[in-house]
Amino acid sequence: MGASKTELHSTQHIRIAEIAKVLSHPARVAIMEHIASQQDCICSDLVEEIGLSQPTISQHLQVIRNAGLLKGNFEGKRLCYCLDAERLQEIQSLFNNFFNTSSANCCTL
Amino acid sequence: MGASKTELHSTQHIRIAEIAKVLSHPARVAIMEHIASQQDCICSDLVEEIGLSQPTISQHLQVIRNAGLLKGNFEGKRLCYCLDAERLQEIQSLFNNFFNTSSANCCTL
DNA sequence: ATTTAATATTGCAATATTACGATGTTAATT
DNA sequence: AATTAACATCGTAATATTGCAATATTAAAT
Repeated sequence: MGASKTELHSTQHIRIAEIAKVLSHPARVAIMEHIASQQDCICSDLVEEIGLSQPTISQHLQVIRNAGLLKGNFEGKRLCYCLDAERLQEIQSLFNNFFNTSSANCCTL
Repeated sequence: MGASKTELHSTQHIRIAEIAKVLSHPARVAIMEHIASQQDCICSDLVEEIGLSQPTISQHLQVIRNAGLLKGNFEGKRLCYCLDAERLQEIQSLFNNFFNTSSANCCTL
């Protein structure tokens, strides 16, 4: 098969998995950190910064964008990328919630 | 290619990506939550609980285990799975750290 | 209007993931 | 010792991901 059986899973679990998938590649983690570190929000140096080709970076950016984690102006010659702080906070809560409920009843092995 | 170019990335980013990959499938999120919810730590009902076949569940469990998130007795007729609470806490810090540094300097678009 | 710089899209190859049937392994039970 | 219950492993098919060269698009600069 290869495709995951999404109909089996809760929307909550699917949501966590979707976000985790964005973070499941070191290039995307690096891209997100780098965008966040830029005060002026001009991110045309990502290719040099990360070391992957321009199409590959563009592809990773789209994954981040599709998950709703990017804000900014996507048209024209120059981009102005920013992380969506609100979304980030939502996600952080989602993950913390998961970690807290998951570590709660752990047995004492 | 298809294989990620791990030599380009920092160990920190690779570590985050590794853990995120574990959480990037809803079945694994569900499995982890279910294991955590079991006080007695007997988890032979995962197949019925999740709705995937026994080999598939076993495969997902191995992914979780390989990331160092499972503790317990893996031999014999019956298993005794537990989430490794210490590791979970480590991971939670790792993620929170990432989120905090990433949302810090976000521009005001 | 051309050129140029920055990014997106397309097409494709290499590899990884997901899923399950069939089969192997292990230890308790009979 | 044979059976059984609970997992693991193997093999394999379907699909997804990763990466880049080539090409297209876009808007500013000339």
